[in-house]
Amino acid sequence: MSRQRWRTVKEIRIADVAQLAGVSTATVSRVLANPDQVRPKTHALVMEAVRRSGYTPNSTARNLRTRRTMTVLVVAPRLTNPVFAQVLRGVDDELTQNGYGIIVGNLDNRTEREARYVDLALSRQVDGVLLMNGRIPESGKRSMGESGLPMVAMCSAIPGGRVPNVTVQDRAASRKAVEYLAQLGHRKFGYISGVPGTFIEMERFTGFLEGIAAAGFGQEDFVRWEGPFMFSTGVSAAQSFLRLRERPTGIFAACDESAIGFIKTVTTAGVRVPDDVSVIGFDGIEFADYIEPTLTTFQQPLHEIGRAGARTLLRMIQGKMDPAEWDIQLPLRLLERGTTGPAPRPGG
Amino acid sequence: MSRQRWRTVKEIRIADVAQLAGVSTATVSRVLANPDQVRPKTHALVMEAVRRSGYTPNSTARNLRTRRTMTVLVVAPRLTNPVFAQVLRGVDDELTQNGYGIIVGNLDNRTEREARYVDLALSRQVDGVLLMNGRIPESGKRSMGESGLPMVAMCSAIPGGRVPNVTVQDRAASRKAVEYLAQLGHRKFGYISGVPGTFIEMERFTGFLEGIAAAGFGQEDFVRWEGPFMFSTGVSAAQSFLRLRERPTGIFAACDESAIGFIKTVTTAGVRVPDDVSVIGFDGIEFADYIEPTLTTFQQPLHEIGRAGARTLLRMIQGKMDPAEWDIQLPLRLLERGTTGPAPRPGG
DNA sequence: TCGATTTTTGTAATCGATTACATCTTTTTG
DNA sequence: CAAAAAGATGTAATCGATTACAAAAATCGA
Repeated sequence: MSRQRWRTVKEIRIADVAQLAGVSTATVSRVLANPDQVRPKTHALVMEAVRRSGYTPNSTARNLRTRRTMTVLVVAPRLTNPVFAQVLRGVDDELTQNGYGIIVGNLDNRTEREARYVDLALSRQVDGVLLMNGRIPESGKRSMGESGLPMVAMCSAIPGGRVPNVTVQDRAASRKAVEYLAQLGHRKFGYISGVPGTFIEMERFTGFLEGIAAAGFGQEDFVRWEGPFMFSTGVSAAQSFLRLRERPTGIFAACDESAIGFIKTVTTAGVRVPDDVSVIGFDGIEFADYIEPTLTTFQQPLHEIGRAGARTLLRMIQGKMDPAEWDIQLPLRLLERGTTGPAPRPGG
Repeated sequence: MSRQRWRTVKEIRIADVAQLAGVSTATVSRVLANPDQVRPKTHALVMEAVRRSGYTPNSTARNLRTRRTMTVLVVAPRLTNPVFAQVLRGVDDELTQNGYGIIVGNLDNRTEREARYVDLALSRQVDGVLLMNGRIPESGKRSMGESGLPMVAMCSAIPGGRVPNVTVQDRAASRKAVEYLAQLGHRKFGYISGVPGTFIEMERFTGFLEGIAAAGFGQEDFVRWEGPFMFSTGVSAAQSFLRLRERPTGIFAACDESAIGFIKTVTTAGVRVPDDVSVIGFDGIEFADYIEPTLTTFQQPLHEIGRAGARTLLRMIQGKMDPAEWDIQLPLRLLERGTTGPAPRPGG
């Protein structure tokens, strides 16, 4: 069994089909790519030969000649985060429908892993790149920015107008989150961030600050905990929270995973949600529906973000980008559910 | 801005590098692929030219000539299921380290979506296929089985010896699950299945039945609910559960998502876990750590499954498959946690 | 130093499609 | 019905690498 040859089935080439149909390879190629350039009779003849032989064009050869690969690289910060998995689904739907294949690049939250995908994408001549990591990937050798490749950012915008961005109204929603908590009577707040320095984090934090100001509060009225979009960030935020003498009662987490990690940790420590502390998340991942109580959060149209990003990229690839659609911002929906409630009576 | 040409950067070809270094293209190629076949002095010369020009080989051309694409197709039943996302991480780690790219195929639980990936994979000349969907994909045109392409199944085995399988001890664990519940005093059981007919489901159900028998029970002592590995399967199982006059007290779900969906639904209806009903899951996804109480479940080495599957596939591709490693079964670990407890007193 | 041997390099064929251009057929038009 | 126009098909160049084979250069031994 070892040292066995696997690719045993003989490949059928376009020349074989041509011979079978009694035409030239050019005609076969035309039948498959431009059916209207060929006589119906010939068309039928060739199609029959294709069917009989079970011919599938070798895209490797086609790619070389046409200088297109019908392949797109999708870079995700972390595939096990359901946000990105969900966006990827939308991307996949749109792209496979149009005959494109997807190469996934999973960074696992480590920026240094970008490099391998830059080289991969450039050497494989992908037709375009979808970025969910909030920056244009770099490798020591070559920058993806200089390559002239069509790129679109999703979820986390890349500011500077270099690429179209498909995002949600991060700032407005974050602001609304604080206002919502303030309306419920909360007077001291907590903010669980994303990765400091990323644009998406700046947007959400700015919105949070706006909300704080709009509700008449200031710098001294909130605590901020930092970390990437992961459960563990919520866990460490909660550990810090539990050590505080004067604990915030209204928490806004910039992602659902953090919110859930926070809730689990404080609940285990005997703090009740929402009686003692209210938590509001961001994302609307499916799992948020299954914790008890159900998470109050902003629902992103994740699947639609993926589709919109893919569609935008396809337009860029086809060279017919509509400038009016350079940036797309999709709406969010606040799901008012179980983890938020009236602020506890002070000293209650 | 519209109708703009994107690929503006001139591509550097091997001929350019050759000219720059004053050697032939053959030499450049050799420097990059077989450095020991070339004089150190020439090597340095060429490397300098490569560096100066920023040359990256065009893999499209290379693929055509070498008849390898260094690309693997990974078929997942549903990417938003963290089980598969996690396995994919392991696959990605192993493959990108070896210079392979990954094309993902997401079935979203719909078998008919297989077809597009069969065609995609065959026309793109992928070097191998990793299957997590428990069957060899088919399209009307051509079967992936007849292609002679190296394939490896992960998670859900494909019986019949056609492909190597990388799995866990599904049957033994399922059996142990029932025995564990029986030990806790449970006398009436529930089983939440996977997709009926799949091998993985048969394994887990067989194990469940073995456990039932081993504990001295029979057909009349359990209820079975069917559905794919999703939250919603657990939800509908719970709805059915709630309608029963005589409810089981020991539930085994063949996947964590179902378990979590079940728990959430019965909890909302006022049934207490684990006081009224014990639930034990299967998978050990990260979410399971964050529900309250923490889910009792079998932890799969998901990342390792991915790595092992990828390594096996690489060996097949290289034609040095060790028959002893045809099937790999990795161990599971029972995490005894919060959702299981002693059976409630009858009529309590 | 000279011929034999080994190592290094170059030339040109090759992978399998697409497509510009040429040629041959068919259709249209006056 | 002939000439012109339009349409269908074929021939061969092309994409950019790898690699078999040939040729050249370097090394070795006597």
